[in-house]
Formats: sequence, C-alpha cells, structure tokens
Amino acid sequence: MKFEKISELTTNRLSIYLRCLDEIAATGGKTVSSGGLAERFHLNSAQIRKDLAYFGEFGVRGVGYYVDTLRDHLTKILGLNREHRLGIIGAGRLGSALAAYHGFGETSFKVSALFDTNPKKIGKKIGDVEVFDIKSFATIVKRDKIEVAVIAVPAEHAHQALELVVKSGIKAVMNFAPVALKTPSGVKLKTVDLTSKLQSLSFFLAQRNRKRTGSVKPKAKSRRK
Amino acid sequence: MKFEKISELTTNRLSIYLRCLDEIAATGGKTVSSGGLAERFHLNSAQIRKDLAYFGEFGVRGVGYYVDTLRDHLTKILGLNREHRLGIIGAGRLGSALAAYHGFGETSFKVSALFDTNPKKIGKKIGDVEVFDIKSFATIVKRDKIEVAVIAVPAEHAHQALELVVKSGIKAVMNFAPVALKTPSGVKLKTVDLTSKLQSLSFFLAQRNRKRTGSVKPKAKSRRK
DNA sequence: TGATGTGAAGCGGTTCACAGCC
DNA sequence: GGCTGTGAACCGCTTCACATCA
Repeated sequence: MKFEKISELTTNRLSIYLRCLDEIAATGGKTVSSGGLAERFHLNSAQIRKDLAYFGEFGVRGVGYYVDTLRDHLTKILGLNREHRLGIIGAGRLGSALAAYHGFGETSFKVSALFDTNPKKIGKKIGDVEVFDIKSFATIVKRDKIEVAVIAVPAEHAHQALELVVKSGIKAVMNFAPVALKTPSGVKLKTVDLTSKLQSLSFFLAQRNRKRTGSVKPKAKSRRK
Repeated sequence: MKFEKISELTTNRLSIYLRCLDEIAATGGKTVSSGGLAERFHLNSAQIRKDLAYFGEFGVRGVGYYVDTLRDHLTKILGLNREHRLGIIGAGRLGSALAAYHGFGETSFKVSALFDTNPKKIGKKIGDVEVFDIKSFATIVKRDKIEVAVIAVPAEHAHQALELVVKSGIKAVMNFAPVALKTPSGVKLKTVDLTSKLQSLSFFLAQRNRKRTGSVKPKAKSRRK
C-alpha cells in the first residue's frame, strides 16, 4: 500500500523485533505488549507500535501482540519465508569466513557461490561452497538464482565488482570494502565499513583522553598556511 | 571544548573525509573545497563545512582546505596518530578472519591477541596472533595495553563476553554477535549486525516483488478508522 | 571573486499523550 | 483496567542562504 514510505530505520528495527519474538517464543511466551518489548532492548514503546502499525493492525487492545502471529507477519514482511541465495565476490579471508558463517543459514540465507580472479582458488571448495571464476559471474547468478551479492574484495576493486553485480541484474548488495560506492536507483546497497567503525571508537577514546587531561580545542585561527 | 556535543553521525563522517583526503593526496592534490569533497561521495557541502568547523577553523576562504593540514588535523582528532591494540574474543571463523585482516594495520590498529575457551585453540597462532585462554583476558589486556575489544562469539555467549570486557576496564567495544547488548555509560559499543543487514536487504527485495505483482497490504482488520 | 563559517529554515524521526477498543 | 493505534509536539540533523573574509 504505502509500502514506499517505510524508513530504513524502521526496517532495521523489524529484524530486531523478530529476533526478540523468537526469544520470547522459545521461553514459551504467548503474548507481548509493546511495553514489554521496549524493555527488553531499550526502546520506546510508541516507536514499536508505530513501526508495526505501518504494516497492519497486528495488536489487540488490552492484550498486546500474539507472539506467533506477529512472528509470522514479520517473517513475511521481511521476505524471510523463502530462501535467498548469496553470491560472495572475493574468496579471501573475509569472503571465506562469510561463506562458512552458519548464522546465515538459520535466517533463510544460503551462500551459493564464491567468485575470485585467482586461478589457484577457482575450482576449489571452501566449506561446501565452490569458488568460480569471476568471469562466469553473470552465468552462475542466473543458473543458481542468486539474489544478493556480497562484495568482499579490496577497496581498489570494489567499483569493478559493483559494476559486474549491477550488470547481472542483482538488486541487493552488501559491501565490505571501505569505499563509498554509488548504486543506480533500484539497487539497494548496504555497506559494512569496519575501518570507519573502528576509527569512531578511536575517536571516542581520544575524546576521553582530551577530557581527562583537560586539553583544549586548538582554534586554528593563528594565520598559517 | 564543546567536544561533548559532537554527534555520532559527524564522527562517522570524519573517517570518510580522512579516507577521501588520502585519495586526493595520493593523486597530488594540494587543496580541496568542501564542494569538491561533497561531489566525490554524494554529500552536502554545508554538512562537511559544519562537521569540520566543530573542531576548529581549518579552511581558508576563497581557497578551501589544505589537504595535508586537514589530514593531520583529522588524524589527531580521530586519535589515529598512535597505534591502538585490539583483543578479539572468539577464535572461530569470524574472529580468525578479523585477526588476519590487513586493513586494520593500515589504519593504526593492531590485533594483539585472540581469546577462546576451546583448549584445542588455546596456545595456537592464527597468522601471527596468539590465542589465549579467555580466563587470562584481564591479565593480557593489562600486559599488552589492549584498548579495544572485539566480540566475535556466538550470540548466546555475547553477554558474558561483554561482562568480561567491561570488568577489564576496556572502554571501546565492537560487537559482531546478533544481539542487543547494553553497556554501562562510559563504555562505547558499536555493533555490526550482519543478519539484520541481510534481512533489511531481504525486505527490500520483498517490497519490490509486492510492488511489481501489485499485491496489497493486508489490513489485519476488516473495519478500520 | 570564491569559498568558508554559521544562523535560520526545513525535514524526518522519535516521543508524548490520549482516544478508542478489548 | 490495560494496551493499541495515532495525531500532535518535540528534537536533532541536514540543507539553505548569506555575511565574511583571503
């Protein structure tokens, strides 16, 4: 309906809600209130109600939400009621680790193929995922119905990799290379930038030190070149 | 000075700016304007100027920013003018991949130790990082002056791991387990939630299909409003 | 002239507060 | 009575627009 107006922040939270419902179901809970959910992770209950209300009226006034029902709804909304195949570009350390990551399988994702340019890697298997020549990317994507591409190559090759992905018709991409990539509209990109995250942590530590040692912000006003 | 009011969004961008300055410096550029930077990654130039102005007046009107000078400033602001040591908890696939990740070294981070509970792993080396018994965490942290902890254990053990980290006095944590952790104030946590990111991509794909097939939002309620 | 630094406006997301329903 | 669904208020980040200065 008005599916377009859903904010990215909302969709991110949906998967958190789902995870929490799984926990509750595992401990035998039948219903939850938005307040109950809000407590578990520290969120505002109105936010949760609003997020859910975008997709329908799943709650029951005076009761809350039925765990099983809501779980089913969220699973469908997130498109997790069927398996999605992943193709990982780059069979280096990161790509290999991801290929073998079991967390994916539990959440309806399956690593279907790895791709690399290195002849020594092509044809090998990592876990039970085969490494293909990157040249056959489009072919394998079509053959295996791969829907999500994961870019796990060094920064300098990320642009080429993305180009390949876009050409193949894939619409969802996860990027681990520390570069700002730009996708054409209609192609969704999520970047996981470890370096940037670490640098933020470093900033936090540096800021702490500045505060504790009472050092002062240097206004670079003294004319220098 | 008013260092406290810096938003997290700003600090994240700082590391992007720094990366971009590195690129420009590599191609021999001496100055950049905020407009020039804004074009490179698609950002607003006012935003860049504002972000930088929090920390001092680094620019020159009519000219822009001197690449080298600004780079030095950002490096210091982010605390990257000295090395930070990382300790990775969990010597599984992900932890091992991270331990060997070369991208860290280039940006003043060094993986100093791995920790695990598995006796088969303890004492071994992964790359040139030794795996220690998790029981000796606090000791090694102190000995090696580890400042940043990386949690790379299964979700069900993440809480314990965090507790250990907090007790050891570490103030900066990066978490890869798909759980919502809560840190005491004064301890900075960054979570990288791959599952959640993938599910967001899945939502995007599902939404696309809904639009294309013209299926309609099921109001779970016959009468509304 | 050209680009910075910055108050003011704009916008999107979060929180409040309450009517409506079980 | 209790909890949802939601308009309205609020808040913070982004963008605009312009005075300011090399």
